[in-house]
Amino acid sequence: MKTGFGEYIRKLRTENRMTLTQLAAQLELDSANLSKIENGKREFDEKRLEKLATVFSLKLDDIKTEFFSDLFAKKIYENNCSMETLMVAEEKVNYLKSKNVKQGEIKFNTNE
Amino acid sequence: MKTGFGEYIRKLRTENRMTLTQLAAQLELDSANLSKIENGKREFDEKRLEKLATVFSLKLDDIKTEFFSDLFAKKIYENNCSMETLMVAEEKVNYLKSKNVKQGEIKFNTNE
DNA sequence: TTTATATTTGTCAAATATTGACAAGTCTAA
DNA sequence: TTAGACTTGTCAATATTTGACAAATATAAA
Repeated sequence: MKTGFGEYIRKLRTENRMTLTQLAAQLELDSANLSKIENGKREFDEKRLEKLATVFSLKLDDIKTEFFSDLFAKKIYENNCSMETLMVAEEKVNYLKSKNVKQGEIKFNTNE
Repeated sequence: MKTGFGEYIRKLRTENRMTLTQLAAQLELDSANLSKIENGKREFDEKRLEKLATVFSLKLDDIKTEFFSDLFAKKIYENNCSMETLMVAEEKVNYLKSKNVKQGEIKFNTNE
């Protein structure tokens, strides 16, 4: 298994036989910086997730899953959080979804 | 249910009958800024989690769970991530734990 | 009402963090 | 060697966060 979004990108890139320079160009960043990203020395910018999906013809959803799960895992590991944190997070997401409008739906102003 | 670390702090504060000024002093911040935090207009600084635990005699672990679960839930909600993200994150944490040293343990240099 | 205290909001400069860019280095394969 | 791929260090430009203060608005007691 691989954690680390950098490793994920590197895998995609090498599988597709691209150089750092080639991929960096498509992502509109410096190849030196892409190198750092792949080696975990810089963060990949959230704003480029779409471009990444496009370059490799992947579903944005899958890339987001990879990206954010990584982010969360790292935080939990670094801060020595209990695994419960993830369960509680799940509850909270469900709460947010029920409380607020789901995309496209009309919001009735239900009490609070 | 409440998401929002701000609401959580406010609950603690009011239950303990403290004013913004009193709590802010203990947390070493401006009461105006604490107000913003409680109202979700600023983020609570991770570095103050310990102080918060101390003030209310709570277990730091519980506060961290609250804090990070909130953070994750918000990100997932805002970015419309799939719920799978949390499952994947869990796997990754387990991977990180097995791969790296758990606190205090000796690390054997197992393969890769 | 007036007064005192609590809370909220706006703003801004200082402190921090992130990013883009470039130079110079290593590594590898021909 | 040379060329291309990759890595590393640095630094200014940008962006974000923070601390601080003033001013506005509650809230509640006298």
